[in-house]
Amino acid sequence: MGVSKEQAVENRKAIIAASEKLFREHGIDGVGLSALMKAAGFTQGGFYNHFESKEALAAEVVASAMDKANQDLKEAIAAPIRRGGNRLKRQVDFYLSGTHCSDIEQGCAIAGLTADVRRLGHEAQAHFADGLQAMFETLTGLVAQQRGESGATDEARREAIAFYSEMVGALILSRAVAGADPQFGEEILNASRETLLRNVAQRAGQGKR
Amino acid sequence: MGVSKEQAVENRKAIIAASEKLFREHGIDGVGLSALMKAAGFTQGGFYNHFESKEALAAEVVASAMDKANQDLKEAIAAPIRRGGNRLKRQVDFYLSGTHCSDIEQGCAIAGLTADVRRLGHEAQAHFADGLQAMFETLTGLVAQQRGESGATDEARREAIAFYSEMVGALILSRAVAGADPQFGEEILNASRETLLRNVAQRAGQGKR
DNA sequence: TGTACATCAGTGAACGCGCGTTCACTGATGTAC
DNA sequence: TGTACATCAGTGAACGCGCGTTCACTGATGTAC
Repeated sequence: MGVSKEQAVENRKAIIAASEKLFREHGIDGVGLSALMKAAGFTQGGFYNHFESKEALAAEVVASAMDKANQDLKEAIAAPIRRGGNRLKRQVDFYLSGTHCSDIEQGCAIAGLTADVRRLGHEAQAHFADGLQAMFETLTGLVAQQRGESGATDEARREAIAFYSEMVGALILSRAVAGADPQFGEEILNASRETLLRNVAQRAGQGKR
Repeated sequence: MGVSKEQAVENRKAIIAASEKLFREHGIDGVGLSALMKAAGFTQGGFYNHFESKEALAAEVVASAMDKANQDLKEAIAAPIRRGGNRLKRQVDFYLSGTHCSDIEQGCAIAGLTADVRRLGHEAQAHFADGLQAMFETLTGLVAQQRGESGATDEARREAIAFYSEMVGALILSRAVAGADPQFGEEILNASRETLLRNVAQRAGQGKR
């Protein structure tokens, strides 16, 4: 079979990427190594050439997912906005959209993994915590800016954390309910979106002028 | 061994109660029937005298947990408050306390089960959705009262849903992070609590006088 | 540059284990007469 | 009320199955000379 070193590195990434999707969809206990390797295009025996154990893979998946989430957030923020537009508003609109809600495989890593992380090893939990910290720092900057503050204040951080908690909570509840009652799922998204957007508008109003 | 009909009903309840705790702690895929039965004080063979399958048990566990959560909420609301106190405030203080956060087995059923529900059968999902609807109805009443409205308005319901989403989100994020970074876990609880309490105070202010 | 050999990613079969489920059996409970 | 029998909750061993993990093997890649 013989594979170049660069190819092997690519293959390793492919296993992590495939695992992330399947872990989010079925939970970490819900997929076997054989399914993970098959999804990445390999047979199961090769798994241990790349990872020490399933738990070690899970830790790497969490780290990779959090990195990607942070990168996505930064890119989203960097993207230009329409005159009079608002970056926090755009974030809410995207995050609490029906599209994002139904796209568990690709959507927000935090919402897709939070519940499982608690049952993983210490390494995975640490990666998750670090990633979430980075997320909050970025959001705090955004909130501070919206409030018209020059630097990140304690209050801006509090608001950023509360803001994100509500988005995650609404998304998770909506997803839990969407299977049995799709309309209810949408209602949850809409209720949180409206409340959050109102807060955003208040903040922009009080800060900017 | 021969057991009276009443005893058999009690035993069935014991299995559901033990399962709820273990499901919350380890996830539904994380505990086997043998462990569930043992925790309830039986051997595994008897399981199928009570339930058709593990999935059927899970559906009953969800239903039972949601019923209990609704009952608890109603009792909490019915309890007398100090002069000048506030029922929503008390709810926030309890829900986002460190005690509640670390008590996964006994604490809020919604936060403990939401993520797993998505991967369960239709029956379990339906029970969850129904239970959450009941929860929202009770909370909507509370919010409407706080706003000084006579009946439940659309706006009160929206606020109730957003309110609950934020509490659940904060609790889940806090728990995910508490293992690796307990201080961070507390910060998340505190940030959401302060934000929510400010909202509650605003509402009471605008409504009551 | 060409040849000989070590490396190691990938294969596919096999391992023991615990899972969800089934089953023959037990014996007190509950019912029929 | 007493006796004979059916019921069925509970036991504990067994079932096939898929899990995470191990292993002997392959053969192109990468290295030493």
